[in-house]
Order: sequence, then C-alpha cells, then structure tokens
Amino acid sequence: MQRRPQTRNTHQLQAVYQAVCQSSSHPSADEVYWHVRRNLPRISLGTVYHNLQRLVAQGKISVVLLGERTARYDPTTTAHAHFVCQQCGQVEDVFLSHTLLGIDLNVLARQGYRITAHNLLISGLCPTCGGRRSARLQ
Amino acid sequence: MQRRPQTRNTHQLQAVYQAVCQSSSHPSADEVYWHVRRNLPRISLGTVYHNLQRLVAQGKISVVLLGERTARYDPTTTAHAHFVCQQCGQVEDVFLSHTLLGIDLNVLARQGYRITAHNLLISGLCPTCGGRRSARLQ
DNA sequence: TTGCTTGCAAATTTTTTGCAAAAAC
DNA sequence: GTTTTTGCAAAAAATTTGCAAGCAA
Repeated sequence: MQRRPQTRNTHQLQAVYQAVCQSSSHPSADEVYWHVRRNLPRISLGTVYHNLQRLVAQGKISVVLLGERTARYDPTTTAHAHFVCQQCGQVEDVFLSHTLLGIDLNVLARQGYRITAHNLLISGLCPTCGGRRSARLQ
Repeated sequence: MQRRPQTRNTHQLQAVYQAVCQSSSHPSADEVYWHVRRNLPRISLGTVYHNLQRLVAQGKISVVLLGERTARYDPTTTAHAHFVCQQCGQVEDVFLSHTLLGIDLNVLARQGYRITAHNLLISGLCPTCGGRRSARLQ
C-alpha cells in the first residue's frame, strides 16, 4: 500500500521548485512559467502545471486560493494564514497562534469530524495602503 | 457620493436569490442556473452570473471559494467558516467562536493592518465518511 | 532499454463581455 | 419613454488532456 514516488528529477521540476521558493509573492502558475523560461526557454506552460501538481502532491509546496480565479503556490507548507491587501493586492504570510484556532477545531473533532487541513484568508488594507489611518473608511 | 441602487426587481433576480436561499449545498453558478431553469426555462447562464454578482454587491448573499475552480454562493452572510469533506465533497457551515480568532486578528490590527474580512476553510472527513473511525488514515 | 516526462496544441471549464431586443419603473 | 436587464453568442482566462518524441534511471 506504499505510494510509488515516480518522480524523476528533471531540470524542469527543479526549476519550477526553485522559482516558487525564490519568489516571495506567492506566484501563479503563469508567473512561475515566465520566471522559469529565463533559464529554460523551451519549457511549456503544461509542464509547469504538471510539475507544480507534482510538488504539491509531494508536500514540497502548497497551493493557496486567495479569492481569485487563479491558484497561487507557496513554498511554506506549515500551517499559516494569508493576508491579501485589497488595494495593492500584495499577499503576506501571517503566522497566528494556532492554539487558539485549535481549540475551536477540537470542538469539530469531538463531533466526529476528522480535520486534515485548514486555510485562513484575511482581507483588508496593509499598513502602506493606509490600514491604520483609514480605519473609518468603511 | 451616494450609490444609486439601480436594481430592478426582475423575475430572474428573484429566482436566482431564492435558488441560493433554498439550497443547502452552497450551489455553484451552474447549479443555480439549472435550478432556476425549472421555473424560467429561457433564463441564460449569463443572466444568472449577472444577478449573482448583483446580490453579492447588495450584501444579500456571499461568495465563497472552497479550493475548487468554481465559485460557490452562500445565503449566510454573517461570518462563519466552511467545512469541506474530501470524500463526499459536502460543504457545511461551521460557526466557531470568533472571539478566539478575533484575539489573533487584533495582533494584526496593532501592527497597522485594517482587517475587513476573513474566510476560514476547513478540510477533512465528515462523520458519515468515516471521520472518527479512520483517524489514523494518514 | 523502459516508461516517466516534455512540448505542443487542442480541448475543457468557468466566467466575462458585447449587443440588440425585452422588460421594468 | 428611458434605462436597466435579458438572452444569445462569442471571447477570455485558467487549467487539463492527448500524444509522439525526449530524456532520466
């Protein structure tokens, strides 16, 4: 019942992985594609998608959905939340104390649910875009 | 600076709203479309999308993204989390004590962020699909 | 050599857009 | 009567799939 790794260490796979790791902006598949093309000009977008899926399946990267239609990829696989600024669109990792959230998730577990993952998306204005000052913006 | 409501109360708008409210499964636009078609056979999918956007803009329904490519619509607009069963795909509303989460969000606010919304998505196995029993499933 | 992986292109899926006709107010 | 809304179809955006050729092991 053991999963075959079935992963060949191709140049394309390495390049896709490094592109996600080097980016600090939670890149989309297309952004990874254009980044990788600088070193591997013949890589195709389909290959990028394939390798991103492979890396997600291996647990090396994670995929996050931030309220857009496009999936974004994240080299950080430990549990954390994401903040998206509604003005500049920037995405930031947020590390909250998950003990607090864990208390609530335990309530679900006691009801018979098995929790395997959770994603928290926070929207608002970052400090640069006027978060503090325009607190009454609505 | 006041926003014109500019909303005409058409049959299509009412039908779309009722379809979302009557469904307990967080329907996608396409599911709303097929439901509404039973009463309004000539409605188009584009009209369904238009009216869903209108209802979201009015705050009558909310849109949730649950890790799929398709957006889902929710008649519950108060803050709550969503549980998605990885096996049967069922979506359930989860009402956690947001005071706990609020404590952590206050940390962000103190750093200059302005929080306007947050979405929490929880994945796992529901009790029916073996949540409690297969706790060691991986 | 074996068969996973690539590149290319076409197909799919989901959502948006343009526009004339219909409906609401 | 005027302006929004509809229905239809085409376009756009994002991702998946099929397949012959290439490459890793």
